[in-house]
Amino acid sequence: MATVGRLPVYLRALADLTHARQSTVSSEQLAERAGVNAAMVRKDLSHLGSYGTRGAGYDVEFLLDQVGLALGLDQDCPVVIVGIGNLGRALANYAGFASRGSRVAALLDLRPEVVGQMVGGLVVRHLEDLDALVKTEGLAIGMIATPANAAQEVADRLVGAGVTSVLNFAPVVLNVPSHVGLRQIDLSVELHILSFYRRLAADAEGHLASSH
Amino acid sequence: MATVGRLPVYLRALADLTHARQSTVSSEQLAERAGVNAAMVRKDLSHLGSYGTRGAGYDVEFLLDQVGLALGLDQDCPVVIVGIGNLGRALANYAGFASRGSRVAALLDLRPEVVGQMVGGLVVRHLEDLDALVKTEGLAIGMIATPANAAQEVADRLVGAGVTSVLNFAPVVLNVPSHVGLRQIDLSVELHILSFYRRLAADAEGHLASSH
DNA sequence: GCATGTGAATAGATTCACAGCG
DNA sequence: CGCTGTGAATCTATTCACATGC
Repeated sequence: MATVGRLPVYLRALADLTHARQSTVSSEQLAERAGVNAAMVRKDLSHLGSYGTRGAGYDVEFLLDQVGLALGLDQDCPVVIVGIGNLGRALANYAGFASRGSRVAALLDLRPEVVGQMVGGLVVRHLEDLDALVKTEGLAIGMIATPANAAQEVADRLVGAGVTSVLNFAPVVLNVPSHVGLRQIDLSVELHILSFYRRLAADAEGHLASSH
Repeated sequence: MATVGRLPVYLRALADLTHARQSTVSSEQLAERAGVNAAMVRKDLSHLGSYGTRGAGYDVEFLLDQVGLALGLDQDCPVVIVGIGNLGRALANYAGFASRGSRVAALLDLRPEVVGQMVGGLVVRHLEDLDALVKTEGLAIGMIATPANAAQEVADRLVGAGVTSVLNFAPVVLNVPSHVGLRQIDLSVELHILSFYRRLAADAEGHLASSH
């Protein structure tokens, strides 16, 4: 459901609002902050239940809790990062997502010169330790930050070890069983999309110019 | 158009195929590699023109060129990275996207201890130099890797300097004029989405168990 | 005969518009 | 009176199914 992709955005807007000591919010205001239509906010929120008050809007704090609950942020979500190169290090050090629910609990690599290093307050372990770490740490989410050619192998291992959510940064399409949640973050795809729209805009301008 | 988001994936599959010396490919095979339906591949490609041969499939090399052209990868795409923290450094060093079209041409920050540093073969310049660099380097794409509270300000500056494509990594919704292409990559949103599906699966299992 | 290209059918997401409640 | 919640309408995307052409 497309709603799920917007709930985190609402969540952040609501967190900002509590920070700003605003106790109530209208769908219009939330929409503004989330960059979407007000009707969409209402429809999205109505999927969670009827938490608004007609004439007044939504209670910020209550709604924050409800959205957090819907996203499962009440439970601890230990993350393992596989592939401790530039990206893996950046992710390990990225404090931003320590905030809510998820926290980095393990770092894995297989290069001897990397295993044993201290990164972001954790010692890098060998990929072979994955199974054991899933058991002891209860790892829930696997982030793949390896080169493209290793990504599928790593995904298979993660799934084999019992990890059911995977966030892949490697530029390949991964195959995972249907019970595994998979998201891709692909820099080159994003750049290519931007390139497309840039070219489109350039063409439009060209046509404009040629019509004079 | 949703097609645009898939063209880069086809592009990569086609690049792999040329690498593997395969000269022709069916929509079925491409679909397999791209993780989508075969009919979708055909419809997507038909938007570019009728480049297939009935009964035989598509010519890999020719199609690769056409998709690349559609994505505007024939033209040089200098990228500027603003915010040289952990993420900015990782992006600057990430060789992966130097491959096609886009290359990192400038790094900017405003912290005195960062400006002047050497990162990924480039000297970090001060944010104030943005306007000059856009002129001299022809910067086309701006990547925002700053903290959330600085991102809108940076976006405004980029747009003001004439950059018309923005890739934002900061966890905020940005406002840019409609002529500017904007993409967001938001780690915490992705994690929250995974968290949602994880919770969903857990609930489903719970119901399953309770029905015995 | 085999695989493309595409109209028609379906599914899904977004917006509109307004009834209904506080 | 203002703002939510939602059915209906619209728009977009995907899949199906087959005529078409090599």
